[in-house]
Amino acid sequence: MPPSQSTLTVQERRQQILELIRARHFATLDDLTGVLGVSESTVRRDLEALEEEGEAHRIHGGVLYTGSSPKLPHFEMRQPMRWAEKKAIARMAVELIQPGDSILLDGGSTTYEVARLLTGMPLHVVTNSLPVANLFASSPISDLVFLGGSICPRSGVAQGPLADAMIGSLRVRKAILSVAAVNEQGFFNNNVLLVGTERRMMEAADEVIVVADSSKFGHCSLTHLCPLEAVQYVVSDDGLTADWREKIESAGARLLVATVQERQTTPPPELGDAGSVDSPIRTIRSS
Amino acid sequence: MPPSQSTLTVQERRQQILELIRARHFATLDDLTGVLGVSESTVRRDLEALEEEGEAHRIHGGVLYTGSSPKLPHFEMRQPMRWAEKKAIARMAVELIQPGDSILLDGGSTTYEVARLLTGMPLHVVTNSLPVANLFASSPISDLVFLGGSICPRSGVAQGPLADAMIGSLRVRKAILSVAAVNEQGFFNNNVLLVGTERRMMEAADEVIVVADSSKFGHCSLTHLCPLEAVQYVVSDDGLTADWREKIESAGARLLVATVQERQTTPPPELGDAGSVDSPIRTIRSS
DNA sequence: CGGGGCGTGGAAGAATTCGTTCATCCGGTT
DNA sequence: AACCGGATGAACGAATTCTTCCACGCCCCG
Repeated sequence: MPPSQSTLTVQERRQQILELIRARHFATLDDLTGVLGVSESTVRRDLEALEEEGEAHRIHGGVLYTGSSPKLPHFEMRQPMRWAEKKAIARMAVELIQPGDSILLDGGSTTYEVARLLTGMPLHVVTNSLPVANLFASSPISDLVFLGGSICPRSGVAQGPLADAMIGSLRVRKAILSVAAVNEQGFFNNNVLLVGTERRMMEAADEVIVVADSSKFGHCSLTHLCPLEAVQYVVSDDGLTADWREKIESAGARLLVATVQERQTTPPPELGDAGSVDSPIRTIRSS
Repeated sequence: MPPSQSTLTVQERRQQILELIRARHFATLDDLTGVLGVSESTVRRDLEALEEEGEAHRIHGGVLYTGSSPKLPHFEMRQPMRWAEKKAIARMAVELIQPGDSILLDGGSTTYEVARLLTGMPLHVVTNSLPVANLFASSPISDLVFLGGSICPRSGVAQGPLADAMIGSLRVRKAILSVAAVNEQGFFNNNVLLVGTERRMMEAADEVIVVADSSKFGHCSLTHLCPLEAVQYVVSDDGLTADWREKIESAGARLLVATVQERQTTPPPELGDAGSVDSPIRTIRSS
């Protein structure tokens, strides 16, 4: 019986497994073989690899999710791939943040990865993203201010005039924004309301940091957010062409390029990084 | 070997199991036998009972949590008991809500139970509770407005001047509030900032509904919220004395008393009620 | 005082799952 | 064209878990 999906690389399949168990917190082997259309052995191997990366936790009977975004039900995830890039970008972006900073975190999957790495650092966090807020809500070490407003059901982001009004009374050191596209005219996002809120965010921050993986460059999206000159830092990955690197820097922004090391398949040389930030579920087997 | 706990009734032990798997999302049988100090058979029976009530989901190797508050990491839960009361109250309170209503939901465990039952109904929801917002964020059928502000790390509710300001521009049909205590002087809560926000909530609503289990009556708490006359509906359980019933009604409020039926031990006559509202994790075993 | 219900603990057989091994297929390389 | 590494699917024994059954202690009630 051919697999239901036409052709799926190993990494794509494992990403799909992650999406599934992230949404449901748990899945049996039967569930996964049924959805993916591959044999039990293959799923078993995938889970073994995912566990080694710290993203999943195998138990007798299935898998639990322990990786990023431990309890957000469903992210927008327009492109489930590019995960290694997003993580690498996030690792580089957190270098710009010092303990005690007041920061503003936008919604978006890349920004979410940044937020994950920032949990545990003493910060004053402002965000309009419900998933990000969930990350910091439990932490007694950092203040959290949520920018209220209408919540977009797909992305879990607050936007609209209520959010805009609330930003007006706030002031932060650094704003970290994610965008849908970048081209010569500047940065773009695909939500009109969101762009309005993001403009207020930029006004409220001393420094604006844009995180965008290299695939975002050279395209446009629904709504223009701001010109290239309006941001102070751009963080991307090493897939960015030299052409674009020059364009960004000539626009006056500091460019940080993250090297994507982990190739998703090889056992990462420094694992445990992802797991050390939050405390994943750990089963204590006495016996 | 005697059990580590001095003496523990069946219900208390099962409650403890629920607390454990609610916090961790999953536990193996070994975990539970180790913590509870009882034999594997007993835990197995407990899990069987809990699954029948819809609170847990057994899998090969352990248990998953599927009951209330599916993914809020840690509620305040000042009193883990009174769960049956809270659920009964919630079932009664939702009778006051019609599809299409605009409602305002406070934080608190009882209010959270109300929110759980309301998921799936077309509503305009306004809340300052992060856990409640998470319930509605995914639903495309209902609008969600989150009242931003400083998030209290213990309870996950937004409060303070930012939240107060945001309520000012909103108007809802019904506000559902939970309180910490009720006595002749009125309603009380134990958080000064929160009380301020809740007063604004009451002003923004046409009708105010207070949910409070019977143990809350006759005591006081840190901060006075409002007199008895300021609310239109009070929902409590049948543990409420006739004395208090009269006091509430003579103050001009409509009193709704929920009968606590499920005694936590007997298999409930109408199970599946809790599970039919939202879609719990359901493992499809093809075989 | 004896019986019945309830909760508990343990054991044996049945069922499921896991880890390992092996054969096959595909794409890139020499 | 031949080779080789990676990925896949299948099968088998081993390990774990589940279900069922039974005996014991406790408490209430007749």
